[in-house]
Amino acid sequence: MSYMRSPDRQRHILACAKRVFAERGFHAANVSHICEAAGIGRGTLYLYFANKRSVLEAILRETLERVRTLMERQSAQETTVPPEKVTRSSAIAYSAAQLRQLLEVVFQDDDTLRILLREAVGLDVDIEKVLGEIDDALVGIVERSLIAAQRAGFIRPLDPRAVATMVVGGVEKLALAALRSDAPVDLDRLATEATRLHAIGTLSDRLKPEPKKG
Amino acid sequence: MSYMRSPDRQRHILACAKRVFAERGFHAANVSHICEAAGIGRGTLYLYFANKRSVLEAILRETLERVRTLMERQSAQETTVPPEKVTRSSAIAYSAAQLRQLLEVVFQDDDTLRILLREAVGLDVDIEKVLGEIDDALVGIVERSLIAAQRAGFIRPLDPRAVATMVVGGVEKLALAALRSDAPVDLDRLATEATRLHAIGTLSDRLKPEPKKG
Amino acid sequence: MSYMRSPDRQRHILACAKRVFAERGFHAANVSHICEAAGIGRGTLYLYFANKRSVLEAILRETLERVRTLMERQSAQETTVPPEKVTRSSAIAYSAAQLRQLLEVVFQDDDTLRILLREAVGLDVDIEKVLGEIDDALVGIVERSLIAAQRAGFIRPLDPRAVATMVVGGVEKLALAALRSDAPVDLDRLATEATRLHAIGTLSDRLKPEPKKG
Amino acid sequence: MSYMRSPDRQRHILACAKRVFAERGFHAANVSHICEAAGIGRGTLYLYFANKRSVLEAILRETLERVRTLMERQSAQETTVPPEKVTRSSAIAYSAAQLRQLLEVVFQDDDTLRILLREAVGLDVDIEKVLGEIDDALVGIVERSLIAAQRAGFIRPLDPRAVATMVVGGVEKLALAALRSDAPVDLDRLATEATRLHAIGTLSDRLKPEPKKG
DNA sequence: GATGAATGAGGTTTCATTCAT
DNA sequence: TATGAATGAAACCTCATTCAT
Repeated sequence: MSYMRSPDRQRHILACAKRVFAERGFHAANVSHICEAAGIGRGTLYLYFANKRSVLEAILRETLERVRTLMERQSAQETTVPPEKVTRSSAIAYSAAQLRQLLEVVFQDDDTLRILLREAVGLDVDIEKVLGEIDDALVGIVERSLIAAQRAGFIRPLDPRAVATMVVGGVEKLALAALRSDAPVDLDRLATEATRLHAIGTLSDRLKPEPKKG
Repeated sequence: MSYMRSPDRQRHILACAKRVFAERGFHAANVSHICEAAGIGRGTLYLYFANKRSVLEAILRETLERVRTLMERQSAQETTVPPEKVTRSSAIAYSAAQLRQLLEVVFQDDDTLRILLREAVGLDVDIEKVLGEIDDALVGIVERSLIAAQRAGFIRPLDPRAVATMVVGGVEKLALAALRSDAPVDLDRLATEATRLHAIGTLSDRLKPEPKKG
Repeated sequence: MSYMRSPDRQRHILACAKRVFAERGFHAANVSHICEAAGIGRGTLYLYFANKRSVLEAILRETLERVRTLMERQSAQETTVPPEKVTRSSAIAYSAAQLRQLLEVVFQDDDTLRILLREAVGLDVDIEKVLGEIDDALVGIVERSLIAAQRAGFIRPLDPRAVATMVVGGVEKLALAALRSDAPVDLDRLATEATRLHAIGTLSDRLKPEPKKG
Repeated sequence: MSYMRSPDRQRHILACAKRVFAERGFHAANVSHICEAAGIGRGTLYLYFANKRSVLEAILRETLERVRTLMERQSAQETTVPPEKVTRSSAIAYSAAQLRQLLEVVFQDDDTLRILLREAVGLDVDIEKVLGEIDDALVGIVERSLIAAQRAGFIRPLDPRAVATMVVGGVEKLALAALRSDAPVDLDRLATEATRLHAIGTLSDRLKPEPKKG
């Protein structure tokens, strides 16, 4: 194998490892598998990573980085339009667009998705910690968005952390379901579907009006 | 696996294995750990289970069984009250109660929860299949309920499968978050929070009314 | 789990390992080699020993045990015969017999000898510590004997520790030399040779008498 | 090994390697450690030495060279003074001086000492052979000296090879003991102590005179 | 000449599973 | 039926050595 500059090669290994982990799962995947995929000798991997597990950790931290970057980018945005001037559907559209952005960043590809939601789960404490950080970041983005929207009067009073967690969980589950059926994940549909549900809920208008209190 | 020789002992092993798997994770847990916990010799386990993996599978199938039982029990229930006679809050209360029942069955205890959402994830194809079946059953329960409610006019038109998936996912994520923080999971609060969100959504009443079409 | 399961098997493994270590050297010897020699599976060795190194340590500790036992047995012996009644040659004979006993215990067989003086040297701190303890014990035996003889007036004033160390070292070197030439070690000759040297030294009687002081 | 390209650099590497081997032992010492200590790249070492082992061998051969040089220098000396004109103490003093010279050459420094007596022992056949040659040379020096002294009538009849071996072994053991206790080795004391023992032995004058034969 | 990135053979150890008792 | 000693496949990782730059 010809020489490659360090960061390039590291990225190359990471990319191959991601594919291998996604395809075979973390445990079924040998270091040999990864190295074969990357076209390098088995020892070479250990020049770039401390061990097999830390390869996975690097993959996860890469994702975490992406999420955190998005977080900072989105944190700036805050609206000042009064809610009375915004319709439900335009609010939903805006919100869906934001969610889509998030999904794009996290689930950049099916491999990341599969690793994040399947192969990296339940491995060990350190990995679990990174997963937790990713989750925190994801939930954090949604949470901040909810808090801002709440402050601006767009959404009703609620526990933003809990709601954000549910939103993220719901979306992930949809993604997982898609993964399971081997269908490609349609991020657009995912974002819209989820936003509609979480925005206006499921109840029909035909329900009896709430009786006045007092 | 031919016969079950002594169902009691098998159940005992299963219970101990559940605890061990939940505490240490599937891979970190040795067969020895399980057998020690169950107070049996290492060879004895293989009189009751084909191998380590099938112990986990049995645990999962037990849960699957419980969910399916609930499914059948809930499938009978169908309301005939017209939506005009039911307020949002009572609908939510009813719905929350149903969800609570579901949560109770699945997350009977923290150990099951942890295994279902963490330790059993990403292990191998067969395990993944059982997890899929459990998910299907869970989502199915919510889905049926949604379909019934839709048919009765309680909820607006929507994709019941997708919404059910998101509901389940959202709830699971909340549970996972609780798990992560080592807080005991409060099923009541979980059910109410989730139902409120998924019933009426997040948007405020103050939003501008939708302009009439045409 | 700290108790020994089958002391017989452990002894068997130890004996085989001793042969293997002596024949191939510690590093050249695989765990596989040992297990093959012992007729056991590779995993079995790990039921009896924590790792390869601790097999060697056990061999050394066995020898240490033997030396310490001899030490206690010999410590009892103390003569009360006045030196004026004992000739040099009978003192030497007695002393040689004692040394022979020592040699017998330590260099029970060529394998032990080779391991002690060659294969176990310079391996790691822990091994080195056991070797040190064996040395201490060996030197200790000779030292005590010297002290007793000194007290009884058989030997001239000297540093018993230093002399004991040299005696042991001299004997070991002779043994090593024999080992190197693949000749079987003749313990009797070794003991006599060494005792004579260390008892009466090398100088001839023909030397000029020491001039009287004063 | 073909040429030496730059003898200075080679000597530098050798000196560093000696330190590293002495400090960490042959196996614990990486090629990297040596190269770091020498301030060269890992590949460079292989321009000067065939492999790691041959670095050690070179260190040993250097010592062997020193011993052989001494050997030749001392071989010339032969006395013609009749023993009747020399007292025991002056003979001992002379002998001790000679031994001191030997010790100085071999145990030039603690590092050499440690390598010779510890780190290089039991490594492999080739190394063992060099060690054997060094030993032969050392013993040879003492042996020749003994033979000469015997011929001149200074010492009693004895097996010069065996005695020489014991002398060397005894001295080495003392050195090793000093090494083990981290005390600096006092070559003067070592030489005197050893010579006294090996010259006049341990027995007291008070012993009963040997009965006349016949 | 000098470098250090790349290599891969090889050894130790774990642990699920088997099977003689 | 119950056991736990024995097994050996399998996987990780190290590190001396090579070789492209």
